[in-house]
Amino acid sequence: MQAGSQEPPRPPTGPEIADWVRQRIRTGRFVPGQRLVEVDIIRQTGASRSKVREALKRLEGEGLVEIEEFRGASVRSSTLDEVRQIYRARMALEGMAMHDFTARADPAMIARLQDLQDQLDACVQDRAPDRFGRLNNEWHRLIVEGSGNKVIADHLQRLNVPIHRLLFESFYDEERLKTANADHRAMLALIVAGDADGAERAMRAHIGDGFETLARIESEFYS
Amino acid sequence: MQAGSQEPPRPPTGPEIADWVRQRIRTGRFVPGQRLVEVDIIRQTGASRSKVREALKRLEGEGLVEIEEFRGASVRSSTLDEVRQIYRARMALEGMAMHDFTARADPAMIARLQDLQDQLDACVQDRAPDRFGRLNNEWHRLIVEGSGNKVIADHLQRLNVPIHRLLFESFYDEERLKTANADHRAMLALIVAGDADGAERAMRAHIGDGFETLARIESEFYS
DNA sequence: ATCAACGATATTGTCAACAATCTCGTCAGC
DNA sequence: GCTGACGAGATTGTTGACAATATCGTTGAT
Repeated sequence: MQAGSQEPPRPPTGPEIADWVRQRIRTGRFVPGQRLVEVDIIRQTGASRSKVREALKRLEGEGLVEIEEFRGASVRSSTLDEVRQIYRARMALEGMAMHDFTARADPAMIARLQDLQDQLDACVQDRAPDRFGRLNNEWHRLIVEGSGNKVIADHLQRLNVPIHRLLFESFYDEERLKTANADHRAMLALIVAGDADGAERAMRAHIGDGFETLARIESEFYS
Repeated sequence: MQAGSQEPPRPPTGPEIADWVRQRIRTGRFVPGQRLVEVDIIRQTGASRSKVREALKRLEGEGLVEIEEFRGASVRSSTLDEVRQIYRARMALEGMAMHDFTARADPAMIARLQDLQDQLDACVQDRAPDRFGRLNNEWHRLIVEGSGNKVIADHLQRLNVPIHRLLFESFYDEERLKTANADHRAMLALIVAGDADGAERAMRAHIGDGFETLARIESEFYS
């Protein structure tokens, strides 16, 4: 047997713990307001306390958790207005990413996008909102990564964490599912045509509509 | 004598140390590549090691410093291409901020902007690029804060730190100084006219031009 | 003179013990 | 029953000692 197939339980590093927590916040395993007790995280990850504390501080810097003196960390909750602000920032940054993507897109990228688009179409046919949500995320990521702007990609990733759950929510509305997919198709056409400004406008409108739908669906959850 | 007039030398907190370092990076007191030795910062700030380490980790999360294992923290240096990406992100976010500002601006805000504009004009007359740079920063901050979007304001603040010095550099070119001021005047007119889309376009062009000038001036500093 | 090996010193990484504060159940008094 | 004081336990904050690694001058061989 190859040495190393039996993973030695190396204690996780600070950033790894941050990822661990981040993912649980994204997926709703940790909900807004929930307290994050150091000992619990230590037990579940096998990390040392220093590392856990480091990770929590890091997440505080990202605005994901709140730390009160002697009261510890808890998952920060967003108001509807803050979600709106996040969407506004997404419109700006993803719009710009789309602009640059369109200006740079080569046939290989477009082919990947086309492939993804076919799968998205299939999801609409099959009424598979969950799968659509995952592929939709991949679609957006492809645009952002393909824009060649790592700074924008990084800031967008941070913006997306607190609203990760919401990014799936709206696709359970079938009307929205169809509209969103039509948006994607239209954007693909604009990319192929090399219309960077048009593609940017379309992306901004697409994200703006996403928020409108969301605000209708979720308004009851916020004060 | 009032108690407290003699400040008790309370040891600085983590975020305060981060600010301290951040400012020195901004103002060029710490230059890219320079190593940040924990003991030195302890001596200069009076903080404990834990706090200093916390602050450095925080700054690493912001992308301002680089931490290598057992080698410590050093000020991260940006390539010209990364500066370009930052400017691209600024165009997107400040453009959006300008859009929202124009849509929300009330007479009081416009009056403050007008006042700032007069001072900027005076700087152009007096050929005071340094003062112009400071007021220019204030002008941009007024727009961003006035947009009512704290998320965008926060991300812009982070984007600006690594390029803080550069934000002043281009105004020593007199041609650029005049152009930038004319841009400001034109934007003010668009704000007053309530043309949000036009103001946004103007802001993006303004920032884009700023980078062009910069790239010409500074290209020698980058590989 | 050049270079590699070595070792003293400097610097960072980790951990565990202790201190400070909060939380929450309990109970006396009304 | 209600309220507020009290205290044990839980949780977080801080510090200092020690381990691991890097840095840099020295030395000796070629």
